[in-house]
Amino acid sequence: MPELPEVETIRRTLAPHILGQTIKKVRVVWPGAFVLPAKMTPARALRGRAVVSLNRRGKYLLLGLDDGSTIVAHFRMTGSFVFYPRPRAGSKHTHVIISLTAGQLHYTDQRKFGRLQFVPAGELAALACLNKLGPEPIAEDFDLEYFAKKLDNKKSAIKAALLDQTIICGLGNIYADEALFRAGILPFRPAGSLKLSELFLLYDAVRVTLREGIESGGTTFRDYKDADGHSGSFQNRLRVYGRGGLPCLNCGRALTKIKVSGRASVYCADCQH
DNA sequence: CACTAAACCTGGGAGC
DNA sequence: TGCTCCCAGGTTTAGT
Repeated sequence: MPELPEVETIRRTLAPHILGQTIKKVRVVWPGAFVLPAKMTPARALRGRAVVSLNRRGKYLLLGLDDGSTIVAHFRMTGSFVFYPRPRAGSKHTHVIISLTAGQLHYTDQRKFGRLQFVPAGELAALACLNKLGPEPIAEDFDLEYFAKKLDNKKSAIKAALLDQTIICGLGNIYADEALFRAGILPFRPAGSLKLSELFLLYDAVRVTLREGIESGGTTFRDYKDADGHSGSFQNRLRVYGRGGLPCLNCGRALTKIKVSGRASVYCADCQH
């Protein structure tokens, strides 16, 4: 499930393949995957455009084109970009094929939750889904003071706050559980109940966990692959996610699995307080 | 305003 | 073997 480290890995592996290339042809196999303004067609929007930038914001991937327009991609659960040096037929779940000067970019998504949205020049700044996002957790603009202020007096669970993209962006269920374990904090604690010392542990844990995720090339739990089709390795370093009932790697006690604000959450009842 | 639930999808696994 | 049911999860939208 692409969270910040997975999207960042896709960005890094995709960039050398597509930057500077020109879009020659667009084939939309499943129209639901490609969102664009009425009266536009994918071909009219993209054909002849060069890819000039590739950026990430939270879990969004932004492909900048040479006329100022942008393709805003969100992979949700199973979406992915894969680059092929030579043209080839799509698989069962390939929804969009973008042919470049050299090679092809395939957008695939088994669950069909993800979207590629074409945003015309000048309209990116008004895009609600991007404007609502909180700061990047691994960047300088995410500091402890901001974090404390956002959680102050909050009665909802700290896990829910970590998943709230308007507070900080990029965390999903996997890295939220891992960060809480690293910080030694129970997922269902009211966010406003954390002491400053605990907030610092969590702030640090979020940043370290995400950085380790990126270093590992992301987490391949089911089907995530980078743009070259390679798996990540952070699944080998997971300490709680997907390990409900298994022994805690720190103390040996069986890990507990519960629902916190509707999301599966795994924690150690001895190591997290 | 704050929080919850449903909706969007498909495939894998469990249980019968 | 085959059927049914549940679960996984990010975000938006609708409802309490």
